Amino acid sequence: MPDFPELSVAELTHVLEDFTRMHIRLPAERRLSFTTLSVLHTLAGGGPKRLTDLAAGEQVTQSAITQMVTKLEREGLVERRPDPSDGRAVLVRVTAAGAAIVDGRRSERMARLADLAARLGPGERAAIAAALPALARMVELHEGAVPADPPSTAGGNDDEP
Amino acid sequence: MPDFPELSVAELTHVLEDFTRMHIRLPAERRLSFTTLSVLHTLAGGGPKRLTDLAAGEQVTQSAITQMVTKLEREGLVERRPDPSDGRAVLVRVTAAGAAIVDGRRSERMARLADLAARLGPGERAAIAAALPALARMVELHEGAVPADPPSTAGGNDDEP
DNA sequence: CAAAATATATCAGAAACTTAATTAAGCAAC
DNA sequence: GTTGCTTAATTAAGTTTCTGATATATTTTG
Repeated sequence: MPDFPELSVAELTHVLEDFTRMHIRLPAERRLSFTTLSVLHTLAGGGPKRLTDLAAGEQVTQSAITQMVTKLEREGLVERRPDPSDGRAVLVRVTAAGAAIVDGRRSERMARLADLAARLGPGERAAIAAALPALARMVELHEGAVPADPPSTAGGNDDEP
Repeated sequence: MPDFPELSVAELTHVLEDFTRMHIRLPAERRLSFTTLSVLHTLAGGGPKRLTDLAAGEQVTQSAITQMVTKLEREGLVERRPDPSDGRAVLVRVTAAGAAIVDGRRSERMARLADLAARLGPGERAAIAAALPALARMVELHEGAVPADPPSTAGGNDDEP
């Protein structure tokens, strides 16, 4: 089983799973399905995307994405635009209203985490802060991006989603 | 905006959101829906639970849970048992086959995380390891302060593995 | 330029979820 | 002990969301 002298991967996995469950079950304010929220989040965070890319990312069929986007467009949460570089393709982007929903959910998560962090000691908070750059780099590695520099400063993208 | 001298809650939220998305969209080995997998995970991690508790946790209706459990029972992944402390209630528990599915998914997550961790420096891995206890404590704090409606019975099982 | 591949759309049917109504068991007070 | 209120689960019917198969338009390839 995979482990390192410094780090128990099993423990890391377990903690992350717990946070995952904690993050998923929050408000279902508007009547939006889980997949729908995930698409909005993807678009808000990564900019306009093609339907096929969304389908691959969400692991549903392209047909499901077409129908979902049609519905979201009717509700004013996303827009369809022709892709200038490919006449067959369509680019989907979030509207301000769609982004507001994503931001609202993030605010609730932040408020929750802040509440929990407030009940930790300063040393515990510092330990978490010290791990953030490394955790962020794991995410980057997963997405295929190449950050080049190891830790460096954690600052940078604070409006990314 | 919630923040601490030692820790940026915004950054923590962002990193955890990314891991959440990374964890959710994994294998779809057997034809099980996301909610179904989440229920299996809950049962495997927290022991037998009532249908109402499952419904509250997954944020779906009680009716949806009844139907899902019926289907899972037919497939041999969970079992229904009468609750000895309450004649109205039913306790649902995972079978070995159900637990195997959860374990399989966890193994895949661990393998993924191990692969990513292997590409970090030792210092980065150590930083993550140092933060695990504090992160685990946040999860515990969250689970301690959950429900608005207190449980009816004194003998309920509410412990964490 | 024809043939193959790609990107989206459409439609019928299956799956998952919701609302509403039903049955059964506990709880409280008289 | 029985009357009435509440809670737990099921059932039934209807709605939303997804899949599978097929169609159409636009690259890309040979």
